[in-house]
Amino acid sequence: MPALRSHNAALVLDLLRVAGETGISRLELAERTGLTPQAVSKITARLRTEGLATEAGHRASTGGKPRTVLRLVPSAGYAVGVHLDRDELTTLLTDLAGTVVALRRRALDLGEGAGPVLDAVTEEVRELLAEAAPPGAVLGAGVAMPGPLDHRAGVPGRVTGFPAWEGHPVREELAGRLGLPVVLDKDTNAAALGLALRPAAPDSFAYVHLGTGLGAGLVLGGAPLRGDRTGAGELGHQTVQLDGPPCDCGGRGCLEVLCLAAVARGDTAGAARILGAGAANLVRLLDIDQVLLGGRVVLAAPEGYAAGVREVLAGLGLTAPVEVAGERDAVAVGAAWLVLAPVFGA
Amino acid sequence: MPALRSHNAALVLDLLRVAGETGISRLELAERTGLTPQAVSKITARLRTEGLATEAGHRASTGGKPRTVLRLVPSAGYAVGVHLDRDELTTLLTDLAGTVVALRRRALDLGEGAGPVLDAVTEEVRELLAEAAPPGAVLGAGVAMPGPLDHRAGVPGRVTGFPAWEGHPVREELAGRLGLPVVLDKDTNAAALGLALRPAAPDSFAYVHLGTGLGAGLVLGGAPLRGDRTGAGELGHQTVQLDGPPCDCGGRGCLEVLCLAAVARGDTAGAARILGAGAANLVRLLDIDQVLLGGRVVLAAPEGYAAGVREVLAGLGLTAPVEVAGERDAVAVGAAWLVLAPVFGA
DNA sequence: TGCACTTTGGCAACACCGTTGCTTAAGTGA
DNA sequence: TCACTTAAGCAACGGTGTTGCCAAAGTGCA
Repeated sequence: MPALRSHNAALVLDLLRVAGETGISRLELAERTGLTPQAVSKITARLRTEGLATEAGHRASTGGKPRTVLRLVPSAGYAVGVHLDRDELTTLLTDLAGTVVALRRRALDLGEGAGPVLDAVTEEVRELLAEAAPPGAVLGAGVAMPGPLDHRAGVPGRVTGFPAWEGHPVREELAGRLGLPVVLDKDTNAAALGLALRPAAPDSFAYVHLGTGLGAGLVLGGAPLRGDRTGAGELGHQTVQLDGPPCDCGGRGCLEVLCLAAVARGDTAGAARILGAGAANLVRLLDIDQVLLGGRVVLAAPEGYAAGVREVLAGLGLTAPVEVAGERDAVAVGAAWLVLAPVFGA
Repeated sequence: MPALRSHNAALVLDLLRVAGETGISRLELAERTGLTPQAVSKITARLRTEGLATEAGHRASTGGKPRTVLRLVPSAGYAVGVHLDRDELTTLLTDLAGTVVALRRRALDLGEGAGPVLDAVTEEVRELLAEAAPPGAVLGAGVAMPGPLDHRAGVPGRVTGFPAWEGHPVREELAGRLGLPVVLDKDTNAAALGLALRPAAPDSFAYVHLGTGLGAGLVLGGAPLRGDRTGAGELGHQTVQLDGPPCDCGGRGCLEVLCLAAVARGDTAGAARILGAGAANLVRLLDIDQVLLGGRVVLAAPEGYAAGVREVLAGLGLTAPVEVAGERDAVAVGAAWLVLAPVFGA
């Protein structure tokens, strides 16, 4: 039964989150959740005594008592987001609404191995909390890094180019050092989660990340797809040229190799066309609603890539919109959402 | 609250289904569901009075009162499965356990259009029920046909080669004619659903169907992935050769075109290699546990295709097992599961 | 200004579900 | 035969959302 209670509470809380500063009335909550107004009254009363929700003004009357507007209290909880990139460490603090309230960035060499890097992470997070820590509860820390890794165990696999990380109990060690719950996930999954939780996000989409490598975060039916070994989203080694050049992975004609080769020779249009073919494969295979592009290479020429990918999709009669959505800190913000999402039942 | 009740009842019922003729005791049900033994007693008592479950002997004692074995009563409900193939109509009746109790088959030309074909379906189903109809309740009819189509509305789209079907309200019309609830889905989705509900089925797998065309049914986290427009699984038009031969779909180097070309020239090994590349893309992108092959072309040389696909996966270091699993009536049985699955919460 | 009407939201009693504490049933083993 | 073990049912309970009723807070017309 507590499962039911927390489920409905999370449902209400999520609607409050999506409503944002506009707020939402009890009756609207009842309509959206399918609960009776009275049940919503009870649930919101509990949320208010817990400090998670608050009343904030009234709507205009429609001939009777005006509706009371309820809003989420963003300062009721905070989360740390950590992005371990190959050459950079981003650490930030967000409130319950996902708004960034503090951010730190420093250079980093992931190749130094787990020990020194986790020292740096611990130091950064401690300073972040010391400098911006609200008195309220910090719910935990989300950590995003390049895959492969095991999301459930919180342990990296053989990270490409950085074998020293394999098998290191990152989640456990950081949780001990920080005294906080820690969640570990792939960088692309974190980014996709953050994008999936934006208000009005489509139900299903792919976040395609073109940076040092090529990967994707897949969101299907509102939830990120991880797969049993957290391996889902390996877009880089999709074969798109059966007799193409060989790749370190053992295959031929891998999307990543072809795409990065075009980037290397300065052929943005060519790279976009190849990326578009990969995106089209995704749209067709998974019947998704949208393609979101991100990553350093894309951000260097956002319109070029968006237009190129759009053109390929249009040529195949696919109508899924293509947008550039990966802001610079998208992964770190998504990492914080790894901690926040469970609060809202996501 | 009724939602909770039926959810837990479905949970128990599904465990009874998977336990099959072996049966399962109340305490095992309690362990597997996380409910207390007392709650399981109440739920199973209800199921027994409803005729869905029955006591069937006892286990050996382990020093105390022996456990009572409970079993699903397969004859408590029946479902009709209809497979509308391009040139053949298969109609069958299964009990609650999915066991086929009657089957009819006849030639058919899907190109004749919805009217004559639905006449034939109505006739076949009526005769099937007249000949094998148990007095008990027939829960409904599941209908599987080539895509694209809209699962929710129960309406086909522009079926390749048979434009006359587009927009015809198949589900509604058949429901009216048969006086039964009707569910419509793509052939590959139906087959995948049937395979997903087998005891000991992997959590995530792809059913790859090579017949008149090439398609796939994707099962992720135990549930079939349909996508918002029931378009998921469009494996045939994945680009695997960027500069390959053009396809009617507007693309180049589509998997279906290349694979069927190899089949046409009698090159089974080549077709299997190409199919393997497509399967490898699936395994990597979705991190699935297994690849199941089916369809007429595969069934004509099952070991050849299985071995060829296995070889490609092994060469890429992928360990997902490859099996041939699509028996001749897999789609029709899966169609019946479209009706049965909701009973078991699937 | 007064009063009827509409709409919102809380209070109390209720029904339903799973849980807890205890009892009965049905075996084993010395 | 009797102590012990394990399974399953009975009764009382706590917690959830629901229903019926009433108070609060507006609008709009006479």
